[in-house]
Amino acid sequence: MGLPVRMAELATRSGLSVATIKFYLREGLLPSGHRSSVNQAEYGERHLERLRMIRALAKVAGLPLARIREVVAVVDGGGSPVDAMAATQDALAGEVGAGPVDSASEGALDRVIAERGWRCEKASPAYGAAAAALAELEAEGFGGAGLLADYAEAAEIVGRSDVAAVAAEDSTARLVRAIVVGGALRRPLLDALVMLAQQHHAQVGRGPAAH
Amino acid sequence: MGLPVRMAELATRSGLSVATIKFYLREGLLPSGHRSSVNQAEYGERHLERLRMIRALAKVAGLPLARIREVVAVVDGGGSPVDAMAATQDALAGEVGAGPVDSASEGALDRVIAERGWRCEKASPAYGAAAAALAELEAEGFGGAGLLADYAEAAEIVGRSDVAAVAAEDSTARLVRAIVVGGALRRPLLDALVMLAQQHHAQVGRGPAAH
DNA sequence: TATTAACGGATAGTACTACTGTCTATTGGG
DNA sequence: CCCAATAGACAGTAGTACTATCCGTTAATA
Repeated sequence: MGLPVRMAELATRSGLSVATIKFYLREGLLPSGHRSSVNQAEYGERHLERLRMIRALAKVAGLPLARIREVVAVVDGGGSPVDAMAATQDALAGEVGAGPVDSASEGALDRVIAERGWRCEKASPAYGAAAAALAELEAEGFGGAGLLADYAEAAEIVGRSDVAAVAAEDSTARLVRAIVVGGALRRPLLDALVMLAQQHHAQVGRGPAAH
Repeated sequence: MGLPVRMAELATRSGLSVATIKFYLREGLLPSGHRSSVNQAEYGERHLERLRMIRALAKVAGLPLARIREVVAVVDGGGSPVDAMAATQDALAGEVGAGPVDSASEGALDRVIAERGWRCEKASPAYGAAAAALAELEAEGFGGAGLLADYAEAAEIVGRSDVAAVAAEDSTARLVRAIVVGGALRRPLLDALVMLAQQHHAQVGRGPAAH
C-alpha cells in the first residue's frame, strides 16, 4: 500500500495512462524513478506529487508543457525565491510584451505605479503584459481612468495576500514550491471570483432581485 | 482613403494576411463584405473593428477561436446584456467545472459568498471554476482561510468597477460589446497588475531596497 | 479592346502541441 | 521456466490555427 511503487501503480494512483507518464518522462517534466535494474524503476511520493502538479498547472492554470518544464526546473533546481518568482511570472505572462507599445497607456500605468509607490521591474514580462493589456483596452475604447485605479487597489490586496501566504513557509524548498504552484493556481481562483462578483453587481445594479 | 475598401486594403490595414482574413470568413468569425458582384466585395469599418477584436481576444485574452466565435455571435446577435455576460463568462471560464468536486473547498467558497452577500448562480461556469481552483489549491497545500477572504475583497472591487464601467454605455449594442470585449480584456490587465504588486510586496517583505 | 492583376471560393497542406500506439529487448515474480 | 510488466525508441494521431495553391470570374488598366 505504501510507496515506492512501479509504473503501473503510479499510473493508477495518478489517474494518468502509462503512455502519458512515459511522455512526461521523455519531456523532462517528471524525473526518472530509482533504477533497480535495466528495465525496472521505482517511483516515490515525489513523483506522484509532481504528476499532480503538472496536471494542475496544465489544466487549472492552462500553462503549455514548455512553460511547465521551466517552472518545474525552478522547483527542482534549488533556485532562490527571487528566481522562483521571476520564473513563475515569466511562465504566466507569456510572450505578451511583443505588442505595439502605446506611450499613453504606459504613462497611465507608470502613474498608478508611482501613486501606489510600487517598486517593480519595468523590464519584467509582467510590466510588458500590463502595458499591452492596457493599450488593447484603450484601443477598444474601454480605458476609464478610475478603472485602472480600482484594479491597482485590488491587485495590491491580492499581491500582499500572496506574499504573506508564501512567507509563512519554513524551508526554502517549500517556499519556492509555494511561490511557483501557488502563483499559478491562485490566478484562476481570482479570475473566477471576479466573475462571481460581476454577477452579483450586475444584479444589484438592476435593482433588488425578484425573490 | 476612406472605407469601404476591398480585401487587399483590409489586409494591409488590419496587419493580417489575405489568407488569414479568408480563414476568419470561412470560420464565421468575420461577416461577409457587401457583395458588389460575383467576385467582388467591399469591407467597411465594422470589419476592421471586428478583426481588431478577434486579434485582441485571441492574443491578449488567449481565447481559442471556437470561444471567440461564440462571443462574436453574442455581439452580432443583439442578445440582452444578461446573455452577453453569461456568454462571456462561459467563454472565459472554459470547461473547468469538470474537475472532482471537493465539498470542503466548496463549503469555504459558499461561506465567503454568503459573508459578502453575493447573489450569484451556483450553476454558472464561474462558480464551478472557482470551486475547482480552490480545490486544486487545497490539494496542493495552499488553502489559507485569510487568502480566500482577501481574494473575495479584491474580486468585489474589480467586479463593481467592471459593472460601473460597463453601465456607462448608452446603447444596448455598445453595452453588449463593452461586457464582452471588456470582460475578456480586463482580465489580463488584472493578472499583470497582481504580478507587479507581488514584485513590490516581495521586495518590501525583504526590507527596504538597497538604493 | 486586350490583358492582367485581384477577387471569392474551395481544397489541400503545414506547423505546433499534447498525447497515444506499437515495437523490441530485457527481466522480475509466480 | 515462462509471461506479464518494464524501459526506451519511434511512429502515428487529434486538434488548433493558419498558409498555399488552384480555379473561374471580373474589374481596372494599358
